[in-house]
Amino acid sequence: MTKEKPIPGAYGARSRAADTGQRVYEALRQKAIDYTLRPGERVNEVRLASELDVSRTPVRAGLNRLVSEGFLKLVPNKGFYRPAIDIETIRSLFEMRSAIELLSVRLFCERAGDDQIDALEHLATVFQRADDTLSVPQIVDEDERFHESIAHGSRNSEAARLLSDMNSRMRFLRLVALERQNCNQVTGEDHARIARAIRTRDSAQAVALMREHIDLMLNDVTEIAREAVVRIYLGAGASESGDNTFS
Amino acid sequence: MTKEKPIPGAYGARSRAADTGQRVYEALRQKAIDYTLRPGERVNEVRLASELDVSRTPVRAGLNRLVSEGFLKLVPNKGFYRPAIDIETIRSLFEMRSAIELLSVRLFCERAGDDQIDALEHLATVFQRADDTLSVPQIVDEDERFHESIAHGSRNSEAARLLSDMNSRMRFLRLVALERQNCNQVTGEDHARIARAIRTRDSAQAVALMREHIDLMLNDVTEIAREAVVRIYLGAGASESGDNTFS
DNA sequence: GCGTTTGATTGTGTATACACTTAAGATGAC
DNA sequence: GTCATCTTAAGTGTATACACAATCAAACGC
Repeated sequence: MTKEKPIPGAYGARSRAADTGQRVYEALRQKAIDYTLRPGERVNEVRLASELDVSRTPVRAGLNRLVSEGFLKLVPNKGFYRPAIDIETIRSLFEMRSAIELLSVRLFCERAGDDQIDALEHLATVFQRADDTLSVPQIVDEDERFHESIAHGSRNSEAARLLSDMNSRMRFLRLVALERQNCNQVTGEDHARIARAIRTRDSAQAVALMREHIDLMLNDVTEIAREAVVRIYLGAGASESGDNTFS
Repeated sequence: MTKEKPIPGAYGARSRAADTGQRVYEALRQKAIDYTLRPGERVNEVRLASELDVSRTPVRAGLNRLVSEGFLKLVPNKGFYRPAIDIETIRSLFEMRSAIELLSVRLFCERAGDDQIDALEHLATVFQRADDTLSVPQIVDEDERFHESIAHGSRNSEAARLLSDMNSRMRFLRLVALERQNCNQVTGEDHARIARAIRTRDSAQAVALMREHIDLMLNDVTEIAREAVVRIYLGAGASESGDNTFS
């Protein structure tokens, strides 16, 4: 064992720190989203800290926040755990997301300004036009953008916040789901239809379409979960972020 | 025979170890719920730490968790803030709670076992019978118990978790709301009706009743918020816990 | 007088030290 | 060989030290 850090007073080398906390938090969040932190495993704070080149303090701060977001569980005196993947939780996520989206789209119809509707239609159009030139991760990005802009336009801050959380936790699953059923075309058309219903302020119709659009995935939950587990443990999961995107 | 821990209490003021983290977290959460941490104000970590007789470390851990639960905001280099009360957020909370409850009651009808329905009916009956012998905080307790047991029985873990969070954040508001409109009697009857609809597995009816039951408060949001602000700044709010801790 | 600058104070953000808990490996008894 | 106990290593939980950012106030210039 070699001694390091013999000089407690010499701070200069590390003193940059403007946004350490936020940076670490986002890095951890990303690791949780793409399942670099594997389900069922304990999170090693020391290892994470040295990987991110910081001390354990900001790491623990970030981990604590991820607990309340549902990404991690804290077992006293044992540490932080990434919860195991189980069908019940996945189903819960899809169902809750559905409830939030249905609320959002209804409120959007009632409250959104015409400019916001324009923006939404634009998103749907661009998405539909881009067609199959997009990679699967890009499709998920577009899909999230569409849905979250509805949540924002609904002027319900909780809906926006919670939908964003849900989407982060489900991102990997939706990646798998979209890849399986080749949904890009279908998704684009769905969005366009929803946008049209919103344009006419037909809230009932918009809600119905949205329900249909979302519930599609609920049917395949079991298959999606199974596929996801395989991906995670074969290490193919992290490929979406950064440079190495497959198509 | 398990090994005897030689000195559980001998560390004295230094390290009581047992459950400090959890205890501190719950204390902070309570302070957030009853608005001992005042809206718009910065949270002073040092003061909190000395009040709770611990160091800043577990305090910061707890505060970080409360950020993700929506109780606090973190402004870099300035600290943790309790967000100011504003009508938009309160309305968002009521709306989101409604969406979660409607999902819960529908799923409950579909999935709950007969024993869970029995338990629910029991809650409703006891509540209704207790009538006006209950104090307002007790009524809120009973009300939360009823609704959260529906969320649990729905077998949707996200619904249960999020409803619990929402209720905590709204607890103070509901206290005010119930006190204003003298709802105890009405609430009890509503619960009984909902329970009857659930008994017959009439999900549409149950959802309709629940919507009606919850949306009552939405109408008074503005008044409720105004009253709440008065209470908070007059310091009368903390009285519900029976523990006069505002200092 | 009024605005600007600068000094001191307060408080946050991170690193590090240390105590305690848990888990695993080694040693010994039977 | 198997089980129990001791030893030891690893890792979490808390406290503390210290650098830096923000804030307030007093001094100064105009």
